[in-house]
Amino acid sequence: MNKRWRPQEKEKEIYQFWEKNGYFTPKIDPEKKPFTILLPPPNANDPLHIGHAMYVVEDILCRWHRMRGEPTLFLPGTDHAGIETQYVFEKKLQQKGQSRFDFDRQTLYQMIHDYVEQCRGIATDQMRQLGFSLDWSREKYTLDPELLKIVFVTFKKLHQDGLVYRANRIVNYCPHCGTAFSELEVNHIERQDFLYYLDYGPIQIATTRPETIFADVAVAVNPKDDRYQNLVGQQATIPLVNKKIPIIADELVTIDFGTGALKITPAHDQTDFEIGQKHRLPSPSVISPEGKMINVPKAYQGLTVAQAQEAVVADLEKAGKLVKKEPITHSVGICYRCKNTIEPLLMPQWFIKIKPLAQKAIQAVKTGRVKIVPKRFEKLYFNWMNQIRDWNISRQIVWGPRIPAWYCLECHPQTRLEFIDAQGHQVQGRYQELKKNYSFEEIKAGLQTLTAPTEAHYFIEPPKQCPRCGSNRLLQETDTFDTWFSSGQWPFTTLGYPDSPDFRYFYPTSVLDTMWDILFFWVARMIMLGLYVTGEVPFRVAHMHARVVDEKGKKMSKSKGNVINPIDLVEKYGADALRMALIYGVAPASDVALGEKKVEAMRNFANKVWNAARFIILNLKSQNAKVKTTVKKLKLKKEDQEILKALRKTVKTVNRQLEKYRFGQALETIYQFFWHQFCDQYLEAVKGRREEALPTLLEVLITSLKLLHPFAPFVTEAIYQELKQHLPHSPWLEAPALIIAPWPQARGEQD
RNA sequence: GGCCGCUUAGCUCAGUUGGCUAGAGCGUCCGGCUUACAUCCGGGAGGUCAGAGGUUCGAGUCCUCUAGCGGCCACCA
Repeated sequence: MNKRWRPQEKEKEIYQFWEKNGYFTPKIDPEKKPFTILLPPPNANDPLHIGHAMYVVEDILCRWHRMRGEPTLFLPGTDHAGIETQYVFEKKLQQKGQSRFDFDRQTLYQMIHDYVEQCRGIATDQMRQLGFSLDWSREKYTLDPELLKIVFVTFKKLHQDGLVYRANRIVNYCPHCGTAFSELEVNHIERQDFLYYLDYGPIQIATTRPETIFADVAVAVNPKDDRYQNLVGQQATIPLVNKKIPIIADELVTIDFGTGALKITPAHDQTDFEIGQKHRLPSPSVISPEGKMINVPKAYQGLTVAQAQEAVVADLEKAGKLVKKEPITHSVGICYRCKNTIEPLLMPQWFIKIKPLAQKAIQAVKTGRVKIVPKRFEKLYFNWMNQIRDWNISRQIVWGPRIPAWYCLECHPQTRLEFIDAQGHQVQGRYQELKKNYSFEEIKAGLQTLTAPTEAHYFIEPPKQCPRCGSNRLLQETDTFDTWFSSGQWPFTTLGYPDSPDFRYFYPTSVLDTMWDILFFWVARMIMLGLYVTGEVPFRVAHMHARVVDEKGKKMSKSKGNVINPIDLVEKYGADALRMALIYGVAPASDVALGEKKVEAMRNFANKVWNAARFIILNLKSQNAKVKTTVKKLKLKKEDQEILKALRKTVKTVNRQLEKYRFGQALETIYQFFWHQFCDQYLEAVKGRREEALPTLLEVLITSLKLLHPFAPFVTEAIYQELKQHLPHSPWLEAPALIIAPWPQARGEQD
């Protein structure tokens, strides 16, 4: 044995030993209750970042349960990560001076596909390096055909149940990313802007968005506002264009904000849209999805929103309609991905009526069918679920499963199309015009996007020809599913819903572990969709692990330059060291301050364990001892009894802490016992009577190895195998490998 | 505006049915290359557990308030 534990030399070999022997692949045994964890799929195109190293929590749970004899499935997979991946890919295009608009969607999809395939193996190799006991024989990918099939079935079911609809709604549109988002993907920042007071004839309004005045359809005041009672029913005038619009009353208007009069712009503001609906007002748009002004006086046509604002304000001032402007700090939505301002736009999108699903998902947590650990996150969950809004599941990107809906172009000639023609030029327009110059086949081959009229009929199964008009000129929706729509079904798609043996045996899964930042994005959606599709919760426990921050407690980010690459740490200190550093002394769902010093300390602990084992093994050799008995049958000295008692106490404590998901304390317990009680005290005390103490030394060592194995699988397995060489038939070493050795149970020790 | 979390040794943090003479790692000081390990061993210094009040035989741990920090949610134009 080496004087030091050398992870670099042994870890890979040990991992292969486990994998080769099939220890990661559970045997379905109807007599036994399984333990199942699905790996939250990392993005297929990215190498792992330090946050992914927190998968160690799941690996600890799996290794622990596996050693308890439960058929344990830890299922790996990766996510196509729609917007994230396309965003990264578009940046690469940009570097080459290209953009997504240069390609038809098929070509673009293929390019992204190829790019992802190049990267796909990286993350999985890294997970091996970290020692995760994943069953690679079952590895999944969100774009696997058999998974997609289930996703589409879910969509059909939602459709049949009337829970899917396509409608013109205000959506959070990012002009830069070129897609709408759900409200979860919008971040809000405080921003300094101006509040402009404008003269609308008989009334003044205040707005931060003077560039949208051309889309105003009314001015609203609060019905309780005494100042304006007499004006309701009369007309206001939009300056610059002198358009008359009604003055209406609505209680959504805040009396003491601005002038108490709100211009109503239904196409560019959520509240305005609601008020507009209520009062049956029209909703003209003046901003295009590209963020340019449309349907406005010539002077502003084609300007960006920011340019238009400047121009409109200047013109208002000239016209004497700008009463005053004052600074205002307000919150603005920005794209979580590219940080550009989100533009609320009115456009047809696909939505899921989420309330019915949410109700059941709330009940599932209330009744404890799903437990959220730590419990305080349940409140967060309820808060969000109780005010949940319909889920926009359509994204105007190509990288993802296309929504399975087909439109007949002949029935809906107003359908807007963008495509690359045979000469490679981008063409856009309505089908009724385009069909004069282009064949359907040419359009279909070069298709980029399609926007059918809001009320267009669609077919969920692609018909060969339109049942209404007989045409075969049908095109599939070009919107793709929100990534979370497919990953929200991860628990049952990966297991092969509805009738695979895996699904029947391993579903519902035991624990879902993740960070709290995707509680709404992912955890809640999985509970809703899991219950909706399978009628059963997707997991019994949702455990929130800690967030990794730097050694000063600051969030890691590329811009701060404080990111740590987990693989660098593994290569330098060993996987066990990193794993323990992420766990040791960390409170549930708090922050882990990870610095190299901590990893080093844990590396030292792994080495300590190695050396304690080495000491015992050297004694085994030098004494040429035949240690065949167990401690039970021996006469023990007081110090032996004490260390064994302390060992039993440790076993008991560790078990209790693991059951309560207190991994940080469990590891600390083992660490303190092993290093300071066992090594510093007992082992030193016993140096005068080594042979006599051997049974006790072995008992404590091997039990400790078992306790420590989930946390530090490599060094413990390495030692276990060393021991087996020297004690081939020992009753202590009952298993061929530590990974499947029986877990130590507490035996009624009271203290 | 609502909700949540944090404030414990120089630094980063543990401390969950209230019983601790308050712990760890790192750092620091003193002394040790003792044949398991210097990635080590032995010893030491270092805390009015943010502040105030309350409950209790007993509070870092429960309650109230205050201050500072961080986060999440929210349609105030």
